[in-house]
Amino acid sequence: MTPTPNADHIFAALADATRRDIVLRALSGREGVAELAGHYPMSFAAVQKHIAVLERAGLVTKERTGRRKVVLTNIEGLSLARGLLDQYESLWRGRVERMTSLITTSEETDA
Amino acid sequence: MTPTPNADHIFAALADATRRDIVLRALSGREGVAELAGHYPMSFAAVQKHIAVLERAGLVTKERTGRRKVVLTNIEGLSLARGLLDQYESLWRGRVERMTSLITTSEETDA
DNA sequence: CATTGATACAACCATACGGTTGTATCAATG
DNA sequence: CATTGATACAACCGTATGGTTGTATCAATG
Repeated sequence: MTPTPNADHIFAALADATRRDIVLRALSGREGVAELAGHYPMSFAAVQKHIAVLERAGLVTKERTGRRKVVLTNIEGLSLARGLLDQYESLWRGRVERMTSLITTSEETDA
Repeated sequence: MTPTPNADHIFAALADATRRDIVLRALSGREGVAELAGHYPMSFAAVQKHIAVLERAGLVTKERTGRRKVVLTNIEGLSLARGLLDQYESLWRGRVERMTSLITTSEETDA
């Protein structure tokens, strides 16, 4: 088992256009590593590495089908990343409310 | 103006725990670079660099206040990232629906 | 069981990244 | 206008990352 996918891994994995595209293509769960590699102007091994990064981040999994290994997107990984950003946004809303009330009551009561 | 914040920059910026924490702290918009730097076990310059990465990604901005520069989170950057992940999820839902109907109608009509 | 198709892995290279220290700039102030 | 506080920037270092090529493994098949 890879070292527990965390926010670092997830965001880092999504920070590359090729990998984001792989995630999209793997939504269909129909293409193997070789088919995926065919879509990009780089070596087979390079695409393998990208897929490995996505695996460590928990964004895709591989499933053996005959001699091929089909790559499929793990929606829970995506949800996790979205959830993190949701938290940020809700925190932000809370702050804004608090700041607004501060402004409307005392203008600048900073310590 | 920095080279147009894109998905690569945004996700890469969020792929570091220190930077995510800076984003959270900068939600208040009360701390300058030095105050922020005080929170982390690294040099002032290192924190400056992290803030620069967040700036390039469009996640924070700096605003001069006297001799200090206050760092504040740009919620639109966060929304952009969340929107990207939303797109992924909706695409996924679409695929699932299509696959489901395929399975229920013809089992395997791949091209 | 030798061959072939598909994937995995290792070694290597260039460049980017996260950290450091040191110096320079810029704005307020005595 | 010299000084001080706060930020910026440059040079450097070790390691991670994205790419390459080459070799090894593993599963199906004649």
